[in-house]
Amino acid sequence: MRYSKLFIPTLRDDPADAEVISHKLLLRAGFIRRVTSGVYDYLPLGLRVLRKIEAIVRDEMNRSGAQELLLPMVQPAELWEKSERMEKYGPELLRFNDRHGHESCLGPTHEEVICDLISRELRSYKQLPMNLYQIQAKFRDEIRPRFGLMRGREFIMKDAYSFHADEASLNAEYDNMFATYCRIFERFSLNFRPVEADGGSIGGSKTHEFHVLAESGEDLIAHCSGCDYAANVETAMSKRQAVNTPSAALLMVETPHVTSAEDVAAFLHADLSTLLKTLVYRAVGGANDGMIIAACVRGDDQVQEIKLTHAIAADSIEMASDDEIAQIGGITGFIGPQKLNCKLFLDHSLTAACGLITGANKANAHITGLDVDRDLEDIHFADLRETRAGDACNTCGAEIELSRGIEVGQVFALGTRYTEPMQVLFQNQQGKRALATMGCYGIGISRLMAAVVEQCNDDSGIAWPQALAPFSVGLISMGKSEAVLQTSAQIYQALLDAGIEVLWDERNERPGVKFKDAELIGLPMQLVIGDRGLKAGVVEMGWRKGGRSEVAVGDVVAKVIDLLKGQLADKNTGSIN
RNA sequence: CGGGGCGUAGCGCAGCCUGGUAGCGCAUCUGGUUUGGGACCAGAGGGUCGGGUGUUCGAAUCACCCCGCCCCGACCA
Repeated sequence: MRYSKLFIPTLRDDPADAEVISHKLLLRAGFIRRVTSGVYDYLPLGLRVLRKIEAIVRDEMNRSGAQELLLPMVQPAELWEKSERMEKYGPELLRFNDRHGHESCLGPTHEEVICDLISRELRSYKQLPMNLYQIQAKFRDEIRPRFGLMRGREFIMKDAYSFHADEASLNAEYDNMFATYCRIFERFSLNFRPVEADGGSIGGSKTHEFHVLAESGEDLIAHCSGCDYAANVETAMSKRQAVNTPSAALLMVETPHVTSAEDVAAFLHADLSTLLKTLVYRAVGGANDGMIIAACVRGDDQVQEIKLTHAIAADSIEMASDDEIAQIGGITGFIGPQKLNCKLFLDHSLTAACGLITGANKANAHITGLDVDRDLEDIHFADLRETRAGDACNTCGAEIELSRGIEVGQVFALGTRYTEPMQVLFQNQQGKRALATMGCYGIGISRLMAAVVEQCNDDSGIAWPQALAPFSVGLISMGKSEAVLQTSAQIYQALLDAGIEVLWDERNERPGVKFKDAELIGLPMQLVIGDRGLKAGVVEMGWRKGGRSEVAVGDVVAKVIDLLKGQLADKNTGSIN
């Protein structure tokens, strides 16, 4: 491609409304443009990268035995009624009526559609297992789209759905997909980590998320420094080192206007971890909708709300209002677990704890000497605390570390969560009707593009890994002498003939402009053809990640072919730099 | 939805407080010079100042309403 013919609207300044590096660079380098909140145009360069990501994903999915198909974006409401997600999915599901008044929605995910398809076509166990996938635009009316491609409302996703005759088959495919995902992210040269995760609203029992490690990540993941345990903090488990205080008599102490755990500890000259913190929540959805409950953790711990949500079997939870707290006999700022008129949940770390400081359920007062076994009744223990850096690993005891991650993929063993309501049945070997089990596996294609940029950039711009670069080579003609133009044209044509994607910058621009643009858009290899080099019979070869050398004009094409083929071969065998 | 911020040329911004000719840098177009790290000279084009209503002789500027965008929280690929 000739640069002068390519639509690359680069920007010299960072756009004011971009915050994270990938958003800024993708806009500046002319890969994307915003249409409206969370919705983007993919310009030619952006599309080229997107297609490369898709190609790798497709290649590995096909290799894993999955088959590609394409499902509709517009889905009838009936299917969502049938799976009982019409209500449950909430306002994130964009609904609309067609001219006949028929209610439809834009697909945020495709369990319903695929189950509907399979339920009509599946007859025999002999057709199973089966893994079908598609790469397609999804629409989720996100509460808060942000960070450019990182969290859009419309985004490109690879979603796969597998169907099985039994649990063992599902587990085998789960492992197969897990391995496939590892291969995919390795081919992207990404620093990533698979982690144990929460099922979220999709439901299901077993699930892992794949996170690209990056400061701008929206998720916190806990991982062990000693073994390969890694989990999203939403579910991560660990041991904590608590200060053990001796048992003591209950005593009420005055704490005027001292409310936060930190302030109480300071006021009473106590260690934060000797406090028992009580938070009051209201269950939303589920069998216990509206129920008020109290959750206790140590003063230096935080309640992990996802864990609490599971502990009380709710769809979600919200902090209780001051009025709701008063109704159960508490006072905001001075809540304690004693004599609260609601269900009481304590974190495991409080098992048999004594000598604790806690709220007195009385204004301006706290209690010291609380003994969990002695002073509290009818308590439920659960894992409620959020794992912190420095905790001990449950498996090996080594130190837990926390990192930020961008979730680029997730694998679920769904079981019969969808196949049951959608009636995905088949005839088993015994001739009986049986329910299929199901797994689903997603990869955020467009989000991956942002995640890669988050990891591959420097002050000059993007530095694409070879496998994803929109062009492998940037051919820069320096000056406009006949010799430069002719040599450039020859090399350009020879590279094209060799099947190498090359962007020839033949614009009548000064060298600085060409270099800056080449670095901004992040092409991995640069070939500079100028009068200075031609006099010595050489072309300059530079790498985006650093390093320059000179190659004889006559050898350039062969050399480039050799280097690029070598790099691509490396990627395919999984040996990643 | 709650909290914070913003909206003036394609991009980045000033002007607003204290009402009176709409400005700067970059980009763009024309001509010329220049060509190994975002050139220079001369000239030119480009604006319903997010929208509406009001106050006023007069509104980018003041008031009210609406819309949009960004950031922090709940959602998730």
